[in-house]
Amino acid sequence: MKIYQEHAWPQTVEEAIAIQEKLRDQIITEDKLPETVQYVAGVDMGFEADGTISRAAVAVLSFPGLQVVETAIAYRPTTFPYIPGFLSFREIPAVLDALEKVKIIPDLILCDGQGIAHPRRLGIASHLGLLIDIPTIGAAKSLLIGKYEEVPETKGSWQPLIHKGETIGAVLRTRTGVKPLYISSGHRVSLATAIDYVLRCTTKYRLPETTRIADKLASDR
DNA sequence: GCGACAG
DNA sequence: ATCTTGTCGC
Repeated sequence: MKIYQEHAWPQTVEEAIAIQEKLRDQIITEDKLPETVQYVAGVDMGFEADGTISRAAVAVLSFPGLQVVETAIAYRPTTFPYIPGFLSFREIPAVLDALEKVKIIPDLILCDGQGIAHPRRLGIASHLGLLIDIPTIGAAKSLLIGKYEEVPETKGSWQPLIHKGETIGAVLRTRTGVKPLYISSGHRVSLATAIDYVLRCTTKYRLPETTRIADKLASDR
């Protein structure tokens, strides 16, 4: 898998901000994914040794069957701290390592974190999508920024996520009566399509099967 | 200046 | 993210 990384990895928040500001305009929020999506992947992170070691997991599933066809795990020293708004700089290095191990290149990737629902519109899903030029969707378990109206309890219901008068994502109920997920375009996927794929990748749990499988790989010890 | 704050 | 048992509710 080719990686389009033109920028050096930042060492400070100031450098990270400069990178985010430079890349934000390259994000595509229109659908530019394959006619037929055959493989969907989920990526997730885990940490070991007091957080000094990052563990990234990737799970590639068939679509729409959602059968696991390939998985990979990669380890590398953790170099960037967790700072809200800069998650990608902490997690992407290990994620790229894991993705490089996979032979089946997914047509779409669901990330554990925000896409453009970010202060500078470059959450981890968007940043990753840009670096590998693969369609991505941000599916976070909690809110980073934005406001929204209460979401009906039934699965499939959603409300727009607004920030500075702009719709940056959707708060989607992926399971009736359970806390919603925060969905947003990552790269090359529109919000409507993102919502559609998240629901089509979700069976009986709150999390999409993709991230749920990757989640298990990243934490099952 | 005071809160909020993905994983 | 991670540390952790039982418990409430469909």
